[in-house]
Amino acid sequence: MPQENGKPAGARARQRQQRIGQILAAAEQVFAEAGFGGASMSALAAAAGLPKANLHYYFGTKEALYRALLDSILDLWLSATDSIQPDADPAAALESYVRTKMLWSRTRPHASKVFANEVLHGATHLRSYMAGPLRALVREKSRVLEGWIAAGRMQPVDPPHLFFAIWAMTQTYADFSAQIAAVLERPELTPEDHATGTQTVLQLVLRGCGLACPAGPQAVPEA
Amino acid sequence: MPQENGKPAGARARQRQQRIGQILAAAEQVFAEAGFGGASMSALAAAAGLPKANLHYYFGTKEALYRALLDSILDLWLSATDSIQPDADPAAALESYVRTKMLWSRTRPHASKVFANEVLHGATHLRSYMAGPLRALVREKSRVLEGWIAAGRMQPVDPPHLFFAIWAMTQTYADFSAQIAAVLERPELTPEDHATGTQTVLQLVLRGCGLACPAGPQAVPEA
DNA sequence: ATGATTCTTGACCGTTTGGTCAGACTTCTC
DNA sequence: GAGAAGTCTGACCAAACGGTCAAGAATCAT
Repeated sequence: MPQENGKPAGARARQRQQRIGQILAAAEQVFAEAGFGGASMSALAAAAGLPKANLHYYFGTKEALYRALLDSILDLWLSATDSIQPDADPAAALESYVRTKMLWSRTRPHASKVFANEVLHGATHLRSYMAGPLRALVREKSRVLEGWIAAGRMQPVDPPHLFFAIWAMTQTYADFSAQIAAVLERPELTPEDHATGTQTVLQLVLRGCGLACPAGPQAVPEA
Repeated sequence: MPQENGKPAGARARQRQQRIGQILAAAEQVFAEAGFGGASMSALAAAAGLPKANLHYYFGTKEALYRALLDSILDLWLSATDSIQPDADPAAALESYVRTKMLWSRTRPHASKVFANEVLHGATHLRSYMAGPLRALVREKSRVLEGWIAAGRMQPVDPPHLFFAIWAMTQTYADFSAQIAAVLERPELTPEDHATGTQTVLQLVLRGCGLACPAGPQAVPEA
């Protein structure tokens, strides 16, 4: 009985996409936990529940699999809705940006760790991304902040360094979660920890820029 | 002619210490660039300018060498002068703390990266450090901050999360220097970049805590 | 149905890995 | 100066590594 299990036309392409996604998802976890050098093809295969040769069939080399994973993470990274627009309210825009970044740290910690690991070791595979879209994005958004500052809508800050600070503070809840959890005496970070973290980061960013900060611990967006 | 080259009594022990330091210094750089899994004993040996078997003579295994390196970094980390004391001025104390951390990021970036890499991958080798001295330190300093807050000397903040934020913002200038340099279009970070970063971090921390922030880019401590 | 195409996989290969070891060399003790 | 103790290192090893491949299985177009 052929195509018994709900396999209409084009099942091939769909199956392929699913397999690739399955491998990338496993790779995200393994690379996040072990780094590039520490992750072996056998470990990656085992995590994906597939024979090693199968990964080589889809991606060729370990290096290529790693680059494909980085690309998928970068897509997600850049697709983050960007609320920083010239005619937006500075406080609301920055708050939205911080909340988005914090949400991303909570829901995709492995992706954040893979990215962090790559940058930590020199960002060899991200040169074109950094010199291209990332640099352009920072330049564009920095101009927006400079406009706000010139209009007296917020205190003077060095815009690029403000971004570095926001990235660092928000991503630390993914990348350094082991340290934060250990200090807070928990096996792992809770949603409440993330909420407190969000509130703290918001306070530093908003007040640091001379803006009003919402005092209450607002509702956490759903996972 | 024995002990010709300035080798008085006890030259043995001193030579040993020097060799160990030489190996650890090389290991710091290699582990920072490649991670634990990516660093091979041959690479470590080459960086130290010694045959591979010599490293095994002093440290036994790669794992033991790595742990010894982590220990030496932790010593340095904890030895950072801590200005946060109950009777200190909050603004001055926090400023001093941030400046110390930033200085450390500039002068010992490799050490910071090794530490970051370890935490990123789960901090397996740092469990006792995190659950012990680090947790105790955060607890003690958090009480100081709570005292300041209760006395109305600074705005309310969650002290542990404030520390997480400060660690993240300052260490990012070592750990993520590749990203920052790429965005700023430089081959590597300059002292001026670190000065601007320090100023930005200080502004966020101090104003975020409702404290006055020194406006001018003060003198950078010498390397 | 049938031949072409795409997937799947166990077995295999050359290289590199972390680690060992015997023996040469240096320094210390007496 | 003789012997003990500590240091150094080239040669070597088993295991694990990333990667290959041929041959079978599944799916496709016609």
